[in-house]
Order: sequence, then C-alpha cells, then structure tokens
Amino acid sequence: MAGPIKSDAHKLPEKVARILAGEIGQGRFVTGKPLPPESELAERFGVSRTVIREALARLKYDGLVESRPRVGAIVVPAGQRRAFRLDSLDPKSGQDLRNLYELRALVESGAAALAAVRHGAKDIERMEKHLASIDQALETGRLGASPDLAFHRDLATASGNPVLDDFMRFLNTKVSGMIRMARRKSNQDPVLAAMVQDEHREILEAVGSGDSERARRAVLSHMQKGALRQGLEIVIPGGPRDLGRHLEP
Amino acid sequence: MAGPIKSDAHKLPEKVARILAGEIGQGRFVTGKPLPPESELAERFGVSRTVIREALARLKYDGLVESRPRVGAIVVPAGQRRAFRLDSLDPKSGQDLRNLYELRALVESGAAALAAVRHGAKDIERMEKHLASIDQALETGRLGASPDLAFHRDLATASGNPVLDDFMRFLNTKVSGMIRMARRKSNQDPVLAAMVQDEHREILEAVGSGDSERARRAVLSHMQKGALRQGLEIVIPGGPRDLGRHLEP
DNA sequence: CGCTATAATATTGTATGACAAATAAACACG
DNA sequence: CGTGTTTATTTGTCATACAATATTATAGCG
Repeated sequence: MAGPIKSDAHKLPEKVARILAGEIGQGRFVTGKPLPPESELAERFGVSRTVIREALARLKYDGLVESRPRVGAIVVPAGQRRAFRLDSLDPKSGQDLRNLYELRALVESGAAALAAVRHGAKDIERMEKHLASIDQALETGRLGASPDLAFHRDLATASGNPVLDDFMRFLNTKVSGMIRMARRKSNQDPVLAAMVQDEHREILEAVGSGDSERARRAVLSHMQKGALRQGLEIVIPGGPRDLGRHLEP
Repeated sequence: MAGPIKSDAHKLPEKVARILAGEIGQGRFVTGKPLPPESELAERFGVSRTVIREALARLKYDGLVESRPRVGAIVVPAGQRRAFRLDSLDPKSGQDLRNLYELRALVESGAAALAAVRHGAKDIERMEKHLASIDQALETGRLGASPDLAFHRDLATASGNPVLDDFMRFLNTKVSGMIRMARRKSNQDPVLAAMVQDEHREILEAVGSGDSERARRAVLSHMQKGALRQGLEIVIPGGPRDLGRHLEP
C-alpha cells in the first residue's frame, strides 16, 4: 500500500478535518471521551496517519479537541472554541450575507460611538485624509474602494479598543470578500459614490463632534444604505424607528 | 540525529507557528512571495520537516499563507485572515479584559435590540425558564452560573441572526474563561446575585415588550454593572450619557 | 485486605527517508 | 522571437521507527 490513494483531491487533510468537525458538531463523539486513535482513523479514511495528524492538528488548533498522550484526542466540552470562523457561510446566500451585514453594522456603529468619545487628533486627521483620497479618486474616475476601506479601518482604530479593531478588520475583509464573490459587476455609478461620500462625511463630523449617539446613528444609516445598495434589506439593530433622521424631536 | 531534540516543550509545532506568524505579522516576509522551503525552515528551527509541516498547516488554515507545489508557502496579502482569535490576550491584564468586555457589551446590546423586534414566543419562554432556574439556584444557595450563561445564550438566539449567535457564544466563553482565570475567588455574594437577577428581568421585559432601544440600554447597563462587579470600569459604547435611566425625558 | 510504588502498554509526538504530483524556469526547437 | 518540452525544485503523501507520556495493571508492603 504505497503511494497516495488516487490524486483525485489535493487537500486530504482539509476534507478529513471537515468531516471530523462535522461529526463532532453533530455529537457523534462523546465529549470528554477520546476519538478513535490516529491509526484507526487513518484506516477508516483510507489515508496515512500523516494526513489524520494534520487534520487533527486543525481541530486542536480550533479547540474542538485536545489530545493527550496515551489517551487520544478528547472532545472538549462544546463552545470552548478558540477561533471564530465564518467558513460555512455561503457567498451566494442572501440570508448569510444579510446576517453578516447585520453583525457588521452592529459592531461598527458601536465602534463609532466609542470613537466619538475617545478619538485623538490624529484619528480625525487620518479619516479626513482618506476622505480626501476618495474625493480625488472620484474626480479621476476611479471608485476609491481602497481609501474607503481605509476610512472604515480608521473608525475601528479610533475606537481605542484594539480587540474591537481587530475584529472589525476581520469582519470587513470577510464582508467585502463575500460581496466581491456575490457580484462581480460592482456598481461603478458615480452618483452613488457621491452619496456614500456624503454619508462618510456625516460620520466623520459626528465622531469629531464627540456625539456618540449621532455617530452611532450615522454609521447605522450608512450601513443600512450600503446594504440596500447591495440589494439587501437589513434590520437596524438600534431599532427600526428613527431611521435616517437624527435625535432632535 | 535521531529522536526529538530535548523534550523541553511539548508542542513544537505550536511554538514554530507562533514565531512564524509573528514574523509574518511584522512584515519580515514579503507578501506574495514564498517563505523559505520547508526543508530550510526545518534546518533553521532545528526540527524535522514534520513539525514545520504542522506549523505551516496552521498558518494555511488561518489564511496567513497559501502553499503551492514548486513555489512554496506564499504570504497572502494582509488582512485576509480566515479566523478570528483572541489568543494573544493576557488573562491577567485588566486592559485586555476591559477591551473584551467592551466588545461583548457592544455586541450583546445590539443582539438584545434585535431580539426585541424579532423574538418568537418560544424565545421568551426559554428565557423565563432559565431565569426561574437561577431563582431556584439562589434559593438552594448555589450561584446559578450555568442558567445565567444559558440566559445570555437565549438572548443571542432570539436575535434571529445565527452569525451573531455564533459569535456571542464564542465571546461569552472567552470572557467567562478569562474571568475564571483572573479571579478564582468568584463573588459568592447572594445580594449581588439578586441584583444581577433584577437586571436580567429588566432585560427580558424590555425584549418581551418589543422596545429595542430599552432592551439595548438594559443590556448595556447590565454589562457595565457586571464589569464593575469584576472591578472594571468600562465605557458604554452607546455613549456615557443616559446611563441606567431609560428613555422617558 | 487495602494502599502505594512499580512496571507494562497503548497512544501521541517527532524524526527520517522515500516517492508522487505539480509547476516554474530553463532549454531546445521551429 | 515565440512556443513546446524537459528539468529541477518544492510540496503532498506514505511508511516506519523510536521517544515521551500517562493510563492501567501488577506487585509489593503494611
């Protein structure tokens, strides 16, 4: 039995890891009890122990199992994961995209509220610079997607919370990746781009003025409109009332 | 040269992966260009190719590198990570814990706002049941930590957004894990526990009444007080104004 | 008989060597 | 100069061997 099985797939460990993770998730293995030994799994999947080993390494890394010598890879009590992933999301599913957008809106609006009360002078400078870059891009006919992303990153940074910053970067790349996937024919419409830019300015002004509630609503509104531009209607976490208008009754 | 190097650490691949990830993060490798070949890395770290392989597998899994035959493990453009982790947080660092708490407060308050407008009848039932379990636990002298966690999970579920739900579960285990780490002598005070329970009831009532703004503030207040009970003062993302009081002016 | 120290044993951790697969780069050829 | 072919390098997978480790069984002792 020498040589690879067939060469029909070039990522054996990935496949094995997926299958095992699925079975663990469905409770096919008792938590606290060990999985079958590596050698046995190797036999069952028809691959070498090396592949099993690499697959198990992933599960360990995610905290799904924890392996100990002489006992095996024991299944750790549910919900002790060490990593948060969004792999199972389907880029073509509108529902998944909506859920993701919703989470992003929630987090980013909160970050803006924090940024309003915590930002430093350089934060505002950075954001202004990036907005100017977008303007410049629009004048030259380009879309300015890159400074746009930078602006949102600035917002995260200005929140003064590195954990939040980190998560927002993760989410944003995920969202933009999914959007790119979902619709290659991005909207090149300059009128829309100008609208977006207005929303950006409102956000910056709100943050700069130190009004966290206004900043929060500005981002919420921006996110909701952004989702709409993608053809998605999302519920605004702050409540569907007061959409768009601000706080003066 | 047979046998492992010394047995001074039981997880070589983990260490190697950490080092490599750090070096990549600090830009010591050019993005788009391949890392040194596995054999070379093995030599450099003084371990076998097996270990390097397992370390690289982790980096690949997180999307930091992407390996192709004949060219090597190329460094993928920054910010394309496939997993969000909180491993680098120090459980003993008050700052880290505060940042984590802040993110949690932000997300969970948003989830509550969503739950207020989206919950179904069974969601409320579940939450009531878990609150009752806490009451029961308090009467028997126990702390009721487990139904407490369940109540927060219910909130996530009632938001109707599975992605949000998933993330909240991840965050909550992370937070509670860090708290357990940080202070073993948990507060067994029954008076405090009763206070917490009052806050829970306010949250449930707010969600049940469909008032998302009130739900959001109730959770925010609960989180802030919870942090205070842990000796942490956190900034409330919704803005420091209006703390605790509700919306009727 | 019950408790503790020791040995047997199964399983993971790591090392080594071999070969297959894939592909970028060098090369040959028209 | 462009294009197809060979070559070389690197990853992917397999197989085997031994070390480390902790569980379990066993033996020894009070």
